[in-house]
Amino acid sequence: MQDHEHKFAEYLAQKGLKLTAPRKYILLEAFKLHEHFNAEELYEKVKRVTPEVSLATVYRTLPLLMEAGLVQSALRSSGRDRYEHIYGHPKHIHWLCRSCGAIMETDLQPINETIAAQAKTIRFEAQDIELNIKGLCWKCTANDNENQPDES
Amino acid sequence: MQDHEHKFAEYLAQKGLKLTAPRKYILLEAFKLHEHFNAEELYEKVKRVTPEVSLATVYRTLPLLMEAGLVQSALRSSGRDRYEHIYGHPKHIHWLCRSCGAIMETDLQPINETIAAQAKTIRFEAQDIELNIKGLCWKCTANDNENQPDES
DNA sequence: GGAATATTGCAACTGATTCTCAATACAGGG
DNA sequence: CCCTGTATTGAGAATCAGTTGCAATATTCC
Repeated sequence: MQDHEHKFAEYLAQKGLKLTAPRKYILLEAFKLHEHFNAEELYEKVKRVTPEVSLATVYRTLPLLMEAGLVQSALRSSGRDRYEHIYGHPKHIHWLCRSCGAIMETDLQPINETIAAQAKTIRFEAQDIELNIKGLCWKCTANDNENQPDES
Repeated sequence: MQDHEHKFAEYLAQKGLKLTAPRKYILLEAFKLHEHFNAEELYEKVKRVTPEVSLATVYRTLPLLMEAGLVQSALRSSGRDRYEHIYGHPKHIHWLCRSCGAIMETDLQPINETIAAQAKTIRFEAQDIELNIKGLCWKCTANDNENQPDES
């Protein structure tokens, strides 16, 4: 059993919940997805393995995965909540281009210390850090400059 | 005319849009609200001043205020998009307590440099920085440690 | 003041997420 | 292994935030 499966099983047991086949498959597929995904996308993946699983169950399982610390919510996009699995992955900064919709990631490590210091000051126990930056990627900046001769 | 009114008027003119009464009131009320708000809450405020304004118009105006750089989206909460006015206000980090729902704010300044450096590296033009941290505030940390006899 | 055009309120609509409920699967004890 | 009490499920209905079409209205600029 993989590490994340074990952690999920543990979490469920501790909560008095059951480790069912649908939940196993949803966890598995979530960890196969190596980009961000929304509920529907995860559902499509799971359906390929076990077609009888319903979208409702995916929606019901996602919060469990989050509480178990296996998945975290990511940059919401086009009206849909998005997620990413995080167990064992370092956190990162998300850069969303408002023009082309591209999402880039960089290391969050450099600011962790600063955040930890502030957390200490206000006595906050940080569990989840989400740093999203919206703007223009270099490609779209280039395009903008061409079409917009004057900026002042 | 206040500074933010002026900036909004300027933005609209530049876009060939009209400065209407509903838009003025929505802007005004948004700047009176000194916490985060969602569309419905802003609508309620506006309605007290001009009852004939519709919720749809609030929804239609919010994106304009964001594009004008007067309002920015904040921590989404209970399925609703939330906003805060920002014109002239320094950006800040949001700390959301998962237990009691309290939202605290701290200065974003200390990490700005780091972000600017990364932005430069990936050649990204940052317009909007959103740093949200979820966890437990000091009150709830205390509660969790002391009285947690029957949570199962 | 008048024309051209943007905007509005209203209600109907959309699409994501949640809920209801009867049927089913799981965990633990026998 | 089978039984029992409970948690869970699938399917579809329901909900709810946010959007849109449209005819009436307001604004801008001349």
